[in-house]
Amino acid sequence: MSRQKKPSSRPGGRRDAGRPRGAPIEDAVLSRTLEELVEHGIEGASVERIARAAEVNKTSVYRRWPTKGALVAAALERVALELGGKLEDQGSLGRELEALGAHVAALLESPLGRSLARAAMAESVGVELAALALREVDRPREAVLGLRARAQARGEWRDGVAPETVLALLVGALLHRALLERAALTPGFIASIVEVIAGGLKPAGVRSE
Amino acid sequence: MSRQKKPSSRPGGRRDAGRPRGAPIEDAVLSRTLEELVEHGIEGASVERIARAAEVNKTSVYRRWPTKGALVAAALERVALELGGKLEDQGSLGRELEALGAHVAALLESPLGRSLARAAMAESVGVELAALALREVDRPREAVLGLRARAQARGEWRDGVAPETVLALLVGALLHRALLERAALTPGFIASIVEVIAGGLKPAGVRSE
DNA sequence: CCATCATTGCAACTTGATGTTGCAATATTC
DNA sequence: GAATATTGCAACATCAAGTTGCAATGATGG
Repeated sequence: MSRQKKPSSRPGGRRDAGRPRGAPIEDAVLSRTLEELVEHGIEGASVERIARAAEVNKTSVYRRWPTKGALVAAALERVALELGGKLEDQGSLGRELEALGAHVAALLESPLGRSLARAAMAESVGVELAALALREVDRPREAVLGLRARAQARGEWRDGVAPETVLALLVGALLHRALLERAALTPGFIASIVEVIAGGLKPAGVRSE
Repeated sequence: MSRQKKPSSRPGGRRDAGRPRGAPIEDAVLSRTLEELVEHGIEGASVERIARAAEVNKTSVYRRWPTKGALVAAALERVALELGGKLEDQGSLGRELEALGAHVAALLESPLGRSLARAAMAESVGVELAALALREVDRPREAVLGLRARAQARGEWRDGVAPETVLALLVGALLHRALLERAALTPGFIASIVEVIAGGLKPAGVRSE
């Protein structure tokens, strides 16, 4: 997905001659692109500025990545926002949801995470780019599965509630607060939404607090 | 907030002379701007295209609204997305939340509503514009207050849960589904999130289903 | 060592968008 | 009918995306 000017198979000639593409350029440009994303967001990012800052000619950038979207996508591909993937057993569904919520909140309050979340929801970005951003923002998806298994074992997860529903509620509420209302994701807020979600998940009759 | 070249008080001269600004132009441009927003989103909107379609010179547009942001803001100001504001008493909290959710879902599935929601969360738009879009998207805020009063009277709303929390959960989950996952807001989905929220709101011990 | 060949930098260019400016034509009010 | 403000028009500046041709550079294979 990177190179495009294929050396191709020249009929009668040397196969591996010529100057190879510089890996340093690739690195410099992509990492600078990430900084640009953080600073200016995905719409405000400028290829020329990226090239200048990476001390590379604009042409060399365009030779590798044909459009700004492709460049941004390539930069995002190497991001792996670590989500402390392994949410451990916290003893109760409420505590686990709160830990997960805190992780997502931290992500949404970081410049890169916020930028990614907006990118995933923007309209102008291509579908592939949106999918890429979504992959990062929605990383907790995996975590929820383990969480549900433990909650079911504890009798804290009523039958018939899909994990996606819980994810939408938890992440959605954080998105609403962070991006729409532009308010801070305080521990108090996280606790209040988790309280409602955990309460709504409990099977009828089982009430512990 | 519209006119800017004030006729001012000329010392010795007529006060109200000259050609007045044409209201038809204002109307044509603003309504065309809304269509442009629906078609191209807030970033992709082009002032030149708007002017052409409204059969008005670009200059005349810029004379009234100094920037694209101001133009879009002015267009949004005259929008009043009616939310069937008066959600009636539906007999139970669950049914009321479902009705409210259905309203918001319909809004989020309409082109203009979707465009507004994205605008409210975008980064590049000015603060004033974001606030304007938020005002429309978050219109259910008022409805939730009446809803809570009735739910409290029915004993379906546990003490200490803020209406904002419920709004964030409900609207947030819909945003997550519609904009992030880009999936349809089916009645089934709405029912599933409402079920969890309503369950989580009930006071301990009160379980009806 | 050296010819080959791709990569690189450089400069100029096209296109489309925002926003500005000067001017002549027009419409309106006094 | 004179004064005055708006309008259309055309030209302009600026900036970002993306393209193209060319000369210089550097790796590689022989």
